[in-house]
Amino acid sequence: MKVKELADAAGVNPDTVRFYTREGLLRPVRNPDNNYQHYDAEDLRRLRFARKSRRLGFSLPEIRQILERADDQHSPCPMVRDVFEHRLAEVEREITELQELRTRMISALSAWQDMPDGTPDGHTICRLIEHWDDPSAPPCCGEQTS
Amino acid sequence: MKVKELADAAGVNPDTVRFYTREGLLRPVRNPDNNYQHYDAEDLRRLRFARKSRRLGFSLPEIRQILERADDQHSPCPMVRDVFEHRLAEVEREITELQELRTRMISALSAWQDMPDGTPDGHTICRLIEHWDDPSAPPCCGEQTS
DNA sequence: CTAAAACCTATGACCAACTCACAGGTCAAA
DNA sequence: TTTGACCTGTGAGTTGGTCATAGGTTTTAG
Ligand SMILES: [Zn+2]
Ligand SMILES: [Zn+2]
Ligand SMILES: [Zn+2]
Ligand SMILES: [Zn+2]
Repeated sequence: MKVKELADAAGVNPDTVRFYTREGLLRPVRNPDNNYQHYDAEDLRRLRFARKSRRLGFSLPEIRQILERADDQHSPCPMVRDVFEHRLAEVEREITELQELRTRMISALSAWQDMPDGTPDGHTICRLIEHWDDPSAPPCCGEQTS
Repeated sequence: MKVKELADAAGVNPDTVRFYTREGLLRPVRNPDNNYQHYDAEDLRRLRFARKSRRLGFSLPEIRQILERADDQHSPCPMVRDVFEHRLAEVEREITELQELRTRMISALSAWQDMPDGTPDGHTICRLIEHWDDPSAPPCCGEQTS
């Protein structure tokens, strides 16, 4: 298979195939006549495996490690389980962060409901933002929450 | 104020001050004697404004636009409200995506509960991943969900 | 007075996972 | 034979900083 054939077979961009090849996830054989890369069914399996792993949240270095372990006839399963649990925790942390951002945004929006638009006077840039109380920021000059 | 003084006053990295300066968010005056940048209280206000805006989800180009509008004595408020609503929608889309990823991961974890670790045999890389049914992937070779 | 510490400058690389543009070589069908 | 589709490698762009490097300046301490 040539690059585009492999890419079409896996439903990815040909540039992704070239990128994964540079990253060492695929191992084509080069045709010395025309300098083309030649991929086989094994590469298609590796590519599909890599895409499936990406959808599960694995990074490219992690996928490369898994493939290398499998190439060495060692079971990647324990590593897969371990990495995966860490990734799940990280995803949940990202979700929490984004939900906190969403909470900040919604509280800002509701506070802005009744505020009129202002014209900058050299003292203020935008009251909407400057007068917004960031719940996650430390208190500053003389402002007390109690 | 010099770079580090401004950075300390705003609680950011001095490199962030230099970066924001290159990006046009801060406008220091250069001392021709030693080539140092000199920031004033206005720059501190702009820097604090930028940081607050970042915590609200604004991008640097958006913040620059807001500052430029304010410099022109035009009210940035309508733009702020508009950009903000789009950003909120985007954040909610990102949350949904991450929650879907989390769902995929948890369903994979529970499916892996009873699966034994396997050794690669040249036909399989890692059964955990390869035999995982991606709910968001289109059906492939002969696999039927019904 | 001098030497070291702490600061300043600009430039460029780095992160993640691709995607795209470019310039030049190869191969198929018309 | 001339298109057109494909291949090659390289380098830039994405986002918001952070860090490294090399060299110049200012402050502080001895
Ligand atoms: Zn496995
Ligand atoms: Zn205050
Ligand atoms: Zn405003
Ligand atoms: Zn199948």
